[in-house]
Parts: sequence; structure tokens; C-alpha cells
Amino acid sequence: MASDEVKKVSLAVIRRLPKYHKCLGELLQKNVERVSSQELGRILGFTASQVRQDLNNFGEFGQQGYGYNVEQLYNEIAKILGLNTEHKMVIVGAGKLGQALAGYGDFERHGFKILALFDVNPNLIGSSIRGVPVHDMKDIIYFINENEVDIAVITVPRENAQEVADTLSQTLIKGIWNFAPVEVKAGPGVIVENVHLLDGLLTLSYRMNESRLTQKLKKIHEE
Amino acid sequence: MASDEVKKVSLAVIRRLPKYHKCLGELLQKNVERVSSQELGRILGFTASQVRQDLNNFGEFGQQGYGYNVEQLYNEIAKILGLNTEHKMVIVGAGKLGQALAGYGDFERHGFKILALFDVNPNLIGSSIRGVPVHDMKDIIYFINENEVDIAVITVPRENAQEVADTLSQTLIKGIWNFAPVEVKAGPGVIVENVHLLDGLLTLSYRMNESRLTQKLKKIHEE
DNA sequence: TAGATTGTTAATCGATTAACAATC
DNA sequence: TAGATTGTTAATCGATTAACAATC
Repeated sequence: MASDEVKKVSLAVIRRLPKYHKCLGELLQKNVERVSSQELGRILGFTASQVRQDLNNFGEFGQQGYGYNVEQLYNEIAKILGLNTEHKMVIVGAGKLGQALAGYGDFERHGFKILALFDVNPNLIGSSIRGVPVHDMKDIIYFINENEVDIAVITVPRENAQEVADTLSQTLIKGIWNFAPVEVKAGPGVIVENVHLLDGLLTLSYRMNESRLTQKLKKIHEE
Repeated sequence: MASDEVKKVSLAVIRRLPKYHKCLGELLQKNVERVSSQELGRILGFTASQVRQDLNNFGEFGQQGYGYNVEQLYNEIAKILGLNTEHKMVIVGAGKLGQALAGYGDFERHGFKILALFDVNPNLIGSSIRGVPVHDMKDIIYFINENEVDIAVITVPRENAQEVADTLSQTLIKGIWNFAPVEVKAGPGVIVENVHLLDGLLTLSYRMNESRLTQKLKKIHEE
């Protein structure tokens, strides 16, 4: 049964797809018509070889002697990323972070439409943030199922994050994007992407620390 | 000159360090005294072998027949991550995201002290957000140098991000944590960590799309 | 001492890079 | 046609896993 063996695409490749997508979008903006794997690699800091290997995971998008058509490749990658259909999102937690994400235009621009925020705070319920209404947390299950919401963003405090994920797992939601600093689990068929903001800061701190040490070592050596 | 060859630690290892740190912190909280590489790996989803390899990049922290002392290892990793000294941060951009980060307790808890927010908006300048004052962007160079600020967080709109990074490069700042959706560059000696929020969302979208396709394929096959 | 578990070397696996025939 | 650049196979490189002697 070799025919339906799904060639698993590695996470490393997947995490590069948004970079290609963004870069091609910028080229498109500049009215660039075609691009070679070499040029694309140069811009992104990848080798031409890697660019070709990456893209060939998904199909043959190029043409020998020509390269890749920017618009076509942009659209192909959008399709691979699932950006050809509009996604409907809700944000759970209407605190500062929830509000920040609700106002972040980049999401809408890529077809992620934010329908509502949800919160338990009666002072927030009924208000609206940059045109996005804040609803009562009590109504979330009904709302998600009724509006065929795809993706829920969790921006509640750590203590409540798993509980929210459990509630969401009872709905028709397909993806959870979690900003609370815990690894939340969801029901089967629900894809979870955990964001670890602190990790990025600690990595920065490590690199600052390391560069300081390296400089110190250099100095010692020069003496 | 083999003696000062710095064995470069791979990025993959570095990005795991915050996970070890967090996990050990939780074990410490639970008063667990010792932990084996096997147990630590089990919790984090790594192999015991990988745990030992990772840690041995930085020293010999364990003891045969015993494992690792939780508190000691926690402190060692904190030191490696540069968490033994307090870091001073400022946030550039007092919009919703800047405000959200200013109120995020996890940073302080790990020794990252937020001294101030900076903005150009006269309505915000002079106010304070959860005890953190908002200053005029004009004063940022003086403030950073005077207060020996380590790290600057950029939460301004994309258009202004590089300009802010250029300004910061004129100061004694050591690290930049950039949330604007552009890859900012900084002067020599300044470490930059770019956060790509949208990338995470696109990766989630890809995985949702992929799982949908996989299920479709399965169905076709079953028929 | 005996059992456990490390640090470390060797084997395996996977991802990146190089090379080149195919072809536009 | 000649030049360019792909898709793809082979070679290399690096990271993960396995194995085991050292030792607490």
C-alpha cells in the first residue's frame, strides 16, 4: 500500500513556509514577476538547494531555465498554509493581550477574521474593542458552533487556560492558539499551537550572556 | 590553539534550555529533591540520552547512581540563561501590546525588571501602566544609558521598528526583543530576537489544513 | 557491595548541501 | 540553439539515540 504513504513534511520545513510566503508577498508588491531559488535563498538566508528541496515537498512549482513565477508560487504556498479559505477566530480573554491581538491588522490581512472576544468580566462584556464585540464567556460554545469558528486564541491567565481549552474541546473548534504560559491539551482533532513568550526572552538572555562571556574570553586571551 | 576553541552550542539545545528551567522550577515547587535524566525526559517528551547530552554541553551537573539535584540544576541552568543577574528592560511603544507586556508578571518573576514604557503619543506620556511610567520617546537614549538598561522590547508599528532599533543601537543596550513584524537589524554587539507572531498562526493553519487533508485521504481510502 | 545512573563514545537518523542530468 | 535553472539523486553534515564503562 505504498501509494497512500503520506510523505511526512518535517517541522523545520513547515516553519519556513511562512517566511517564503512573506517574502513572495513582498516581491509581488514590488511587481517582481519571476524569482530563482538562488535569489529567494539569498533574500531569506537559505541556500538555493534548500529552497528547491523545501518547495518540492509540495509539488513542482518551477520551470527549468526560468525559475518560479512569484504570483503563482505565492498562491500555491498560501494554499498549502490553508490561507485560501477565510478563517474565523475568537479570542478568549479580553485583557490587554487579547485587546492587542484583536487590533492586530496583520491577521485580517491574511484571512483570519476575528469575530469576537470572550471574557467573564461584566465590565467588559457588551463593550467592543476596535469594532470587535466582547461577549460573555457563558455563550462561547453556542457562538463557536453557530458561527463555525475555526480558531480560538487563549489569552486568559495561566490558571484558567486548561479549563478554557477543555471548554473549547466541546465545540467544533479546529485549532487553539495558546498564549498562556502553560502547555494546554485539547481533545482529539483539535490542533494546538502553544506560544511561549518567556522562552524567547530567555533565549535572548542566554545569547546576551554568551556574547559577554565570549568577549571576556577574547580579552583574557589577548592579554 | 585548541584550548580556547569555543564548542558552539547548537540553537536546538539553547531553545530547550528554557523548557528544562521551567520544568525544574515546577519540580522544585513540589519539593522534589532529585531527578534522573530519564524522569526529566519523560516529563518533557525528550529521551534520557538527549537530556544528558544537552546538559553536558555546559558541565557535569549529575552524579552517577543518583541523578541530578533539582535545586542545583535549576540554579545552574538559570546561570547559563543569564538569570543570575537582574535585567533591566524598557518597552518601546505603549500601545495595547506594550501595555500587555508591561503587566506580564512572569518577566519580573524571572528577574526582568521593566523600568519604563516609551511612546511618542502625548496622551500617554506621563501616565503609568500598572505602576510602570510612560516616558517621552525623546528621552530614551539618556534613560537607557543612565539606568544601565539591558534589554529593549519593540512594540511599535512595523513602519517605525527599524528606526527604533537604529536609535537603540546608539545606546548601551545589549539586547532587543522585537515584536514588530519585520526583521530588524541592530548595531554590532546588540543581540536581536525577532518574534514572529503571525508565523505561529500560519503554522497552526497549516497543521489544521494538513489534518483535514489527511482525514479526507483516509475516507477516500476506506470507501 | 549491588544497583542505579551518569558522562561519553559510537551508531543511527534526518536535514542540509552539492552536483548534475533534464528541460524550458 | 545556448544559457539558465529546475527537480532530484548522492554526499555531507549535524543532531538524536543507543550503548556501556565509569562511578556514586
